[in-house]
Amino acid sequence: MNKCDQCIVRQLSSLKALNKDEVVKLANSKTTYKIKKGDAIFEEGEVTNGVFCIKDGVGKLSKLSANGKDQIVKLVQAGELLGQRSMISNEPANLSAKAVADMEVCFIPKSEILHFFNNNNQFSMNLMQSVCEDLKESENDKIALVQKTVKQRLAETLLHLHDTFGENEDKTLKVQLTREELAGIIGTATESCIRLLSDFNKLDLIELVGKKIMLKNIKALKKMAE
Amino acid sequence: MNKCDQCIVRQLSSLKALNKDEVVKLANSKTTYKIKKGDAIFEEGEVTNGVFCIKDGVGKLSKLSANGKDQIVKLVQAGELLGQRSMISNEPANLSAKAVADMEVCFIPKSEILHFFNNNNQFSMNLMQSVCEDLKESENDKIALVQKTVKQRLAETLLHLHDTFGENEDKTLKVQLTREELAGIIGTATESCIRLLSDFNKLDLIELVGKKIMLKNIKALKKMAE
DNA sequence: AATATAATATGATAATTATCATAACTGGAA
DNA sequence: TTCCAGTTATGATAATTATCATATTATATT
Repeated sequence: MNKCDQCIVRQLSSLKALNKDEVVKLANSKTTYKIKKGDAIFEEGEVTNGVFCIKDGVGKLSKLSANGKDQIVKLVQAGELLGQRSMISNEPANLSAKAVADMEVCFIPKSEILHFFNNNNQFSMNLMQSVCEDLKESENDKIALVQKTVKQRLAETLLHLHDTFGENEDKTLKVQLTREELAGIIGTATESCIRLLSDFNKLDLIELVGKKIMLKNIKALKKMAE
Repeated sequence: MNKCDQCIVRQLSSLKALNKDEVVKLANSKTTYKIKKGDAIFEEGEVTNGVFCIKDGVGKLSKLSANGKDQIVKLVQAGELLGQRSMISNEPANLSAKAVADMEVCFIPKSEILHFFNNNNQFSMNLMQSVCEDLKESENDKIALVQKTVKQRLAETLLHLHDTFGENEDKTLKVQLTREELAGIIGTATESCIRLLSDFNKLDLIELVGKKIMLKNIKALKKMAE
């Protein structure tokens, strides 16, 4: 009985195309790590030489700007692979990957992935599609950044977080981001983000439960985001 | 003697990995089109069922917003492939492709590309790397949109156009974009773009030769863009 | 060449968003 | 508990950018 076989990453990512033998090979070459909230999996400019499977937790891909702000490019969750792009491009990481919630990840060496890529057409197609999906999302984000106001982007992002990560028993968003991180996703100043959350609260679109956020009027948020 | 063999796209794109037999197959399945400046190669939402090789000219990938503005995601030139992403993702095009200068393109059916993808590891790796390159660029653009001012983005874009497309004998930029298109690339209002070009002109960073633009102080533009 | 149409230019103003300042709250460490 | 550091909150103001109005210039069409 090998551990990769039942792993959520095996079920959700490109790795689902691997056959029994390949999964065994995978299990033998992987290394498992635990990453504490706030810690980095890899930093911008580092050569990673492989990909990371996210078994548990939530991570963010971000880039630090000259003025010290951290622009978040993407949030990643259990089941996803990390570091595919720089591995394929043979380049140092363009972004840093840090844990937003405690994470458990496995590292798979590049040689292993390339072997699968060259010998398993379904795997290479899956990997390709996953990068294409990222590209589409990135392009759409880019367009939203230009064509939408900060208010619209906040509404959109709250809905997206709700869709992607779900809610706790108390109906608050499951991913717990700081206001600064949220601002980093929508691309605005932390104060602006806080201010708009206050506004949304007053308009009964959301409710602020301490630092947590509960979506109260999803319909109105959708209308605002469109 | 077959025509694809000497084609610039064959030399520059993922297609460089194809062997003689594959190029013959390619030549037999392709269709050639001429696209007039301003006309579309494909529109957002269309199912393309293949990729387009750009033999000559310049194109733009863009998305129309609700308020009627055309946000340009990427410019493409001779030697590049178009429509890879939606073909791989099995989705209608996310963006429209239109000619910025008269173009000559060849259409390669999806079945052909998939056959190469599954049978030629170097080709699939090249294709993958090309999508990864697009992803990296898109992510960096996204960050620039948030972290840089319109002025910085204009400087950056002018330099990028200069690098990528070169200059005419009179030193003006070779790609001739309207101010509206330029605004669509940097993500701002046309008037703002025009105003800043005026400012740059007064500061002797550029010179406006009718509708054409000549970069006069590249060093200063670089400093401004940083 | 004359006219129409579109592109470029510039001014005035409004809206959006960032920045700086400071206060209130929160969660953890001693 | 009490204090401290970090986060959240809000006000005041400045900077950036969009919008609307209107010239001016270029390009195309008859």
